[in-house]
Formats: sequence, structure tokens, C-alpha cells
Amino acid sequence: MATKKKTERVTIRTVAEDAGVSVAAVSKVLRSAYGVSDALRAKVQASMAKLGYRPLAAARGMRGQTYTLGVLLSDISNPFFSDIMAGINAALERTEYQPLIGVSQSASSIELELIDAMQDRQMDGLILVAPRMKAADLDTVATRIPSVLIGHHLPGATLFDTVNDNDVLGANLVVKHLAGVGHRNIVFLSLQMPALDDVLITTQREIGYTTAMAECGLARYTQIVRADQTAREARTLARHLLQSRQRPEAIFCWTDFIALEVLSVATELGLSVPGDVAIVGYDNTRYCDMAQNSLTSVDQSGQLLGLQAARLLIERIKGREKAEHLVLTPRLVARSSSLKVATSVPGPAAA
Amino acid sequence: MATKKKTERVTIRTVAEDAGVSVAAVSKVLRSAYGVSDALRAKVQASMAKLGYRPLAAARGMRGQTYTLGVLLSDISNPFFSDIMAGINAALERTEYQPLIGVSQSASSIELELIDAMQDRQMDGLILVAPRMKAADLDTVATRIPSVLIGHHLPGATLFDTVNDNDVLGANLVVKHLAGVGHRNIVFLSLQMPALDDVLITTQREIGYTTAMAECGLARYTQIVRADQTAREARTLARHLLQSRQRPEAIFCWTDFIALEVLSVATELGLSVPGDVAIVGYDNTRYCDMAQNSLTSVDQSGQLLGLQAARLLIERIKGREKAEHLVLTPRLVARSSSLKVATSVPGPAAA
DNA sequence: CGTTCAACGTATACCGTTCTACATTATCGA
DNA sequence: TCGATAATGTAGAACGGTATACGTTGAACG
Repeated sequence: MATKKKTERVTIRTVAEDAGVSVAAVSKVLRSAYGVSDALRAKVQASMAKLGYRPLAAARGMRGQTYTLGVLLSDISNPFFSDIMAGINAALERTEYQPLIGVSQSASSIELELIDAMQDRQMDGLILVAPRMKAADLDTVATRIPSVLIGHHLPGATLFDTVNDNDVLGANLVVKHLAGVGHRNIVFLSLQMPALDDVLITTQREIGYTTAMAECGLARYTQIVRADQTAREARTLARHLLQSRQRPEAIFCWTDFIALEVLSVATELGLSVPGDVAIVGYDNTRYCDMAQNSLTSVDQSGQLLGLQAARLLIERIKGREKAEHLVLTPRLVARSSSLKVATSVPGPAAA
Repeated sequence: MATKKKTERVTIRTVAEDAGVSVAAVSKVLRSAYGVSDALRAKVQASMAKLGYRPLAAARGMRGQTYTLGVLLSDISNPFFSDIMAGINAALERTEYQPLIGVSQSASSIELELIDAMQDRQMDGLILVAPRMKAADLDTVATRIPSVLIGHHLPGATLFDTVNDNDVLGANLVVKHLAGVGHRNIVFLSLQMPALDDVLITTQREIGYTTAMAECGLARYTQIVRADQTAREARTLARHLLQSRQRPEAIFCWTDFIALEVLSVATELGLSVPGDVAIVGYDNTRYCDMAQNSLTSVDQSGQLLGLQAARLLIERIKGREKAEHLVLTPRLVARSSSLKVATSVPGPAAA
């Protein structure tokens, strides 16, 4: 009982001593490595349980793995990301891996710092959600740490895996739906980007929008406007659009949060939705289904995206070299914000 | 140039060699420890910059600090938490500390696992946001790792600091406001808890509600109903309340998200808000200000809470022993969801 | 009955820091 | 000029794991 020092930490050595085996044997059990008899394993596990031993991640990190995965989110306030996290957590539930989140606040400089920080902390793998950093930086990162990207279209990438929803199709569905209920002057409210880049989901959605408009014979109505992430700028832009002489018949927003702001501005201006203007969002977050919003949106199961990303990452950590690129299929959820007139047939309410 | 091994990692030794000093000297510079001349510091820093040296957290963790702080969130989908994170990030901006988030999904078992995981990873400090774990477990954690709790009322705690908003006052403001515009039958929609415990913010709000009702002479109208975190249960309960014979004149919800669900149900039932029923939320998240919601709420500056918590944590890591307990003051933001009749004077819209 | 070889264990170098204990100079007052 | 003291720098032992390189068995085989 009375050991010399007080509050002695339980290390692999303590366990070895208690079980009457070597340190290496304990380590083998821990890593479920080759060359351990059932008897020995049992003995060691008994000792570990008895002593309440927990391996120290820092020490493991010095030579092997840390069993920690880094998740890079640009902004936790977007409820879509919480779906992704739920999927990641579900996938890692029964594994030894622990996901830890870093928030980049949508700034590419912070993004890089954060990734460096994760690298310094010897993370075994990275899940990057809609990163904004340069392609070259991304490659650098991916060569050092197994990485999976969500919301980054680069099917030719060899250094990392990607998991995406088909954003071109998603935007396509929206335009077809709006055109189907008779709208022609459909504006796409997109995200302000430093440069148009095919890897970005917003660019993909712009492509889907433009293509679909052409396919519907509405090419001459094609109009893309862009605002940054802030509610403020989206509102200014929305106000401008809604008060202009030829007010759009429908505004399709790149993400739900922006659509909700547009809905707010329309309401303030005394416009009826969808009577005066139809509004559509993207991501089908929980707010869409609330009756005061009843926002048509595109469902892209964030949960599934997260789950698959985590699965791919584990595979990659375990040694897979060949890149995989998953593309899931979106689904339109029509609600009353986009139906033509008072023929409004709202989708079934939740609960 | 051509060293033996390829892609040699830049360690403290590489730097020492390059600068022509000892390893210990470099370490001293890193830690800005005592006994370094300006000349030496300059030399070392030049080498570090030249070689792009970054200290390995795992190695530091073996001996000293990891410069990593753990943030425990129950659920990232609540936008209030993103405000808290923004505050934490702001406070740590210019420091060496890196915050990493773990999500417990509101389950106290996961909560404990997560804290163990953070402990295994040698986090220097913990910020726990509205934890659900038992007091004893909390004490155990706090004795091992410097901890600050947000949204946990325990002004007598000696092992950790707390940062809170005055929830009793917040609920008080709401009741006074509602009573002021003539409501009497005010129901409080609270959170289902395993047991009533004064440390919980919801209990505090219940107390504030009950007290204020009594103070307003409305004791006989006092009614508290409780639902769990899910939208489903909140909706069921809301439907029940709104369809009952004596429908409440006002429903005060413990958090915005629930209030928005209640608003949704009310809208579905064809009730006018605030004409038929007033609705009030808590946290003043971004959704409150949207015109379709225009939800009266209590602002408790999550940003400030996060900022203060991070500040206190750093102090504690640096050695402060005496516990500090901050209580901030909430502010009511009245919007049209709670005004008596068509005299509705909506608050100024954003932007 | 020797040889081979898989199965099981062990000893120990090593990972990249921190930090104590100590060595070597300057600085300076008497 | 001589300690005494402060200032600066170094050597090297930890920290707690991992994983390589071996040593020892015992069973199977020819």
C-alpha cells in the first residue's frame, strides 16, 4: 500500500509489476499486437482494470498513435455541422478514437494555424469540413496526416479522400422544382468567394443552378448574386433584391441560414411568401420544418456524410493508400415557402 | 544539406545545432525561462524561424504543459454555444493555448468518457459548459485539472471557478415583462431533469419564475411543465398546452430553440402570436431577431461568458488557487412575440 | 532424436521535450 | 586582488509509452 511517493501515477510499469509480466507484454496487450497468449492477456487486463490504468496519449504519441482525430469546422453555429458531428461520433462510438473539434471561424489563416496545432498534437487523422485553404496547403497537410474532406469537390485527389453530396444535382432539383410550379425569374443567392473554384460546394451549386436554368429554357433569367457569411450583408442584398423594380419570383439561397434571413427581410417588407416571392434554402436543417419558416430545402444528410468520412478516415489510418471519393445523393424537401400560390400543400409537420 | 534520413523532423536538437547552442538553451527560450541573454535569444529565434521549428505537444506533455484546453459542450447545435466559443477563441487569440472541443451529446456517460479522454491527453485546463455530471465526479476532475464551469451555479465551490449569468434575474425579468403587458396565466416550459438541482440553470430559472410570479401576485397561476431536449417532446407538450381548455396567455421557454418550436406549433394551430398566446425564449440567439420569429428573449452574452471563462482558466493554470465566481447580468430584449395586442412595436431589425 | 520454426515473452533503445543541478564566466564591492 | 554574487549556459536524467531485436520454449517433422 504505502508506496514512497504520494499519488503515484499508474503507468504501464505499475501494471506490468502487478501482473508479474514485462512492460513490453503489457504494451502488446494494449495494442492488441501479435504474440500474446490468452492467459497473459487475461492477467494483464485484470491488473489494468484493478489499478484503473489509462494510457497517456502524450506518451503514446511520441512513438505511435494518439488515437485522436481532429475535426476542422469553419463555424459551429451552422446546425448542419452538428449533424455531421453526430455522424462522426456515431462512427467512432465503439472505437478507441476520440474526435476533437477545432473552430476556424471561417478564416483561412486560422484554419492553417489550427491544422498546424493539430499536427503538433500528433493527431492520427483529420476530417476537414469545407476548408477554405489553398490546394497546395491541403496537399501538404494530407501528405503528413491521413485526411478526409467533407464538402470539397476534388474527385481527382490522390492524397486524401472526399465525401460529398452531389451539389450540382441538389441545385438542379431546386430549379426544376421552382420552374415546375411556374417560376421563371429565379435568383441564386450564393456565397462571396475569394475566387471561383470548382472544389467549393457553392461553385458546384452555382453550376447546377446555371445548367438547370438553361435546361428549363430560363437562361435569360439567370442571375447569381453573392454575399459573405454575415447576416448583415445577406439582409442588405435581400432588401435590395426584394425592393428592385423587377423583383425575382424566387430566391434560392446557398444555405438555410441565409434563406431564413431572406425570409425575415421579406416578412419585414410585408411581402407574402410564396405569394410575392418564393424562397428556398439548402441543408434541410431543423429550422426548415418549423411552421413559421416552412422552408423548402435540399436534404443532404449531414449525419451520413460524417459517418462515411469517419469510416474512410479509419481505413486510411489503417493503411489504405488509394483515394476514395464518395458522392451522396440529395433530396428535395418541398415546403410551403416555394409553392406557387394558395394551393400551398405544406409537407407533413414533424411530430 | 543531404542528411542521412529523409524528411528529418525539425526538433529542438536541430535548432540547437543550427544556432550553435545547447538543447537546454533552446528550451529556455521556448519557455521564456530565466537565464537567457538577448543575444542568445535572438540567435535561437532566428534558427527557429529559419527551420520552421514547431514544438511537439506530445513531448511537451510528457514533462510539462500541452498548451491545449478542453472545452466540453453538450451539443453544438445550440447557437448559444457558438457565441461562447467565439468568446473563448477571442480570449485565447494571442496566447499559446489552443482550445479543442469535445461534444457529449447531452449524455452524462459520454461526458465522463470525454473528460477522461481529455485527461489522457494532458489538457492543461478544462472549460465545462453546463455539465450534467454528478458533483462528486466534478470535484474529482477539478482536483486533477484546472477547471472553469459555465452555466453551473455553485458559488461555494472551492475547487473550480464558475461563470454564470444571473438566471434567477433573467426569469424574473421575463415574468415582470409579461405581467407588465397584462398577462397572468404564464406557464414556464422547463427542461426535464433527472433531479431538481440548484446548480442547473434551468432550476435557477424555475426559481426566478416562481418567485416573480409570487411577487406579481400571480402565484395561483404558477405552472411549470418540463420536456426533454428533443423537438418532438417539446412539440407534443406545446400542442397539449395550446389546445387545453384554459390555454395559457403566455409560454416562457427555458431556451430559444424550444420557444421556436412552440411558436411553430402555435402557427400550425392557427393561433396568433402574441394575440392568442405570447411566447418568450432565452439566450437571444440570432434566430430571435428574424421577423418571422420576432421572439422576445433574454440576452446573456455568450461571448462574454466564454471570454471570462477563458481568462479565469488561464489565471488558474498560472497558479491561482482561490476560486472565483462571476455572475453577469442578463438583459431582456422585448420583441413582438410577447406584446399584448396589435400595439406591437417590433424591436429594430438587424442590419 | 536432432532440427526447424512458430509462438510467446523480454530487454531496451528511442521519441522530443522539460527542468534540476551544476559549471563557467562576468560584475563588483571591499 | 580576492572572494561573493549574479548572470548565463550546459549536461543529462526523467516522462510513459512503442516497437525492434532477441531469447526461450515446445511441438511437429523427417
